[in-house]
Amino acid sequence: MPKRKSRISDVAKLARVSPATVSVVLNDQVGKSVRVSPETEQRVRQAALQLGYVASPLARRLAGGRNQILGIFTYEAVFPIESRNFYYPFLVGIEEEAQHTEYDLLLFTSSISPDGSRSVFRGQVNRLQLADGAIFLGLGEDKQELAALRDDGFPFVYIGRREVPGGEISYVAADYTSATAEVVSYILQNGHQQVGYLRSHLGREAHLDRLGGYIFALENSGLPFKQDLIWSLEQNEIDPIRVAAWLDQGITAFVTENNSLGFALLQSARELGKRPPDDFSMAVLGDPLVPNENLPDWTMFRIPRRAMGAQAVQLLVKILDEVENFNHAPYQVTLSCTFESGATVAAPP
Amino acid sequence: MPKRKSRISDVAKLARVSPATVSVVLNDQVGKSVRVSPETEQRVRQAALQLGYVASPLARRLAGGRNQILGIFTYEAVFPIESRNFYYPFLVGIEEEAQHTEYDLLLFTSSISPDGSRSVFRGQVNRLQLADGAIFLGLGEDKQELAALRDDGFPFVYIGRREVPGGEISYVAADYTSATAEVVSYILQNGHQQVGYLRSHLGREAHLDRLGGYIFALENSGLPFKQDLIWSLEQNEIDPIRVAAWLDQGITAFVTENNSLGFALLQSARELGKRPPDDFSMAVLGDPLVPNENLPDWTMFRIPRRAMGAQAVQLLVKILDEVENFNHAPYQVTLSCTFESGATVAAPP
DNA sequence: TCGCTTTGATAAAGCGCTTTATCAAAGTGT
DNA sequence: ACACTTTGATAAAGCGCTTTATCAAAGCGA
Repeated sequence: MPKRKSRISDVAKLARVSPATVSVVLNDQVGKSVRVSPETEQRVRQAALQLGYVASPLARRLAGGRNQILGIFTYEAVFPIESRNFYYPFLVGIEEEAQHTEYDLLLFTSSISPDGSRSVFRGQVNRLQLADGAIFLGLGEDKQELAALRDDGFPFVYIGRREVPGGEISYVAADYTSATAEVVSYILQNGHQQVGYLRSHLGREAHLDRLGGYIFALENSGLPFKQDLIWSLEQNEIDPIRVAAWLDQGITAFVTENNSLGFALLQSARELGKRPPDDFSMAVLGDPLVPNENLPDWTMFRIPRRAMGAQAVQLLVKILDEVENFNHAPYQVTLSCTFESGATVAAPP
Repeated sequence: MPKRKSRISDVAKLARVSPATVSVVLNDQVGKSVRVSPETEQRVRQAALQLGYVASPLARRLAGGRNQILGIFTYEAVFPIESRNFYYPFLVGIEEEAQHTEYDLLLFTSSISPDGSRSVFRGQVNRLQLADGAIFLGLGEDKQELAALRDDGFPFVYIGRREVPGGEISYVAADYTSATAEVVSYILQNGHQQVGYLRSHLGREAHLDRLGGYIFALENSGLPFKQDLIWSLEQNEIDPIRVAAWLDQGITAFVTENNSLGFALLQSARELGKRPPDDFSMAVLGDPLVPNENLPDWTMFRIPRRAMGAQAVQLLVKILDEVENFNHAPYQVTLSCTFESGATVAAPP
């Protein structure tokens, strides 16, 4: 026999005051626009405690209040195996940071459409509104949705740089540009002139940033940017023949957009009897999602995923505080990646 | 400048009907208790479409009564490194299953007390009430709290068997008893008579279950249960001297409560030049939290953690449905572990 | 003691929706 | 033409909370 959840009126009755007074006390609004004597306040708190009263988040939000809930919205399932490694480090950061705040975390798991993807506006309901604000992460976002959300004035932060039509949004990004520039500069300092750039087909912000860093580093060293040193390809498109051609072409160093491409390159080169750093140099623009022990000790940079998660929480909380004062501007935070010199870059052969 | 969202009254006005009619139409309730002519219905739908109207989930639920939120409460931080491996598999199951429901997941991260532990009742408010029901997991629970919660009629499910004073609670447990019995029986079938049992100091439900299975298997084979075959010790208390003593004592097989103890045993035995399954047999009562590739292929059983998470969600949802009909009884579900014969058990030397 | 300020608290109006009771108008049978 | 049913739709009462305007009582200076 479930005991009926207590409502504000129950507390009011027990404390012999009006619901309004209870609301004011429990929201620490005493003195703001309504005054309550210390004795009354005590009585109210006592009553609330005694009844185990907690305001309904629904009613509260409806009436314009806060819920102390941060939403987490991902465009794919958070935990399931395939993508777990992607989300996990961010989540760690988010949860760690959330513990230092007064907020709880709401994982939006119910907004899945039949095809397995998620949409904020799917169905008739925009559950997002349950939270005071939200952290978004993951690929496959719908930019229109994000724009609409922003225009609605809903506070949110994206983890990863995102540009959406019609204005800025808040995000926490990793500085891929600088990190890439650092890696490429390191390669150039080792005496390389022809640095091949192996990228995936995707044209997302994160990928463009890397390319920008590559170009920047070249220009900074007075080297020309040659379009024919850039290849968009998948892992399985890298084979020994191709690698041999690259080497013949005079390329002495490579950067790959991710670990998979790096492995493919390494593998194909090995079949040719070539190994870094003696026969050629290589570096990877990022670190693996799986902290893999038998990862080659290659030149690369680490993405501060955990810190990004933590930062997103901080940012969101800050925005939430500001929304209160009606000056909600988009913020963009960029965190540095850490360079690891590794052992796959040396002077050209 | 947030564009004002259209409300039900806007739609009503445009369609020249009352809000009530709009509600009925848009919820496909026409004919249930209210009648609306086809023409009017069309007008309403048209108007809603034209305004891009979406009902506020908040107001909707408020009028309806449910939050559609399942809480997840752990007695330690969910993500941080130390315990991540413990919670992760359960979380995977929970999230997967939650996606098939209309519920979102609320992670209680804010209830951390200064010492890092969590308590349901900490602070002034029982945030748990934000959720319609909750899933508990983790060690270190406060049984009094759980009992109080149950007595309050708050719907929850524990992952892992938990017995609390004053009555039953709902839980989803792994059948350690049967699994252990199966492992021990397997050992006995291989001809062993003296099976040492290495346990940790803890006296939790899960550990007692295992011990029960051990005893059951012995009795089932007509063997006596000898108290002096049981040792409560920590990993570092297992050394070659001790192991040698055990072997001298005539023990030909061991079961260890967990992987750590198993490794310690293996290690110490190796230092004596003894290896399973030739020199002695051994089995582990559970599987490692980290799916570790270089795990010895030992005899053991696997705990269906993911399934337990999923089951917990199902159970909670079921309970929630029943609460609606005022017959909320505790449920206890037990899932089987899967036996792996492995390669560390053979006939006694 | 009188008029004026301060203090302490409340009534009441939303927030946006659902649902039930109610009702006018139109239809039906005789 | 009358009593009665059916149809189509609405008014109004919540759901549980926040917030603003309002007010009685107490305090205060002269």
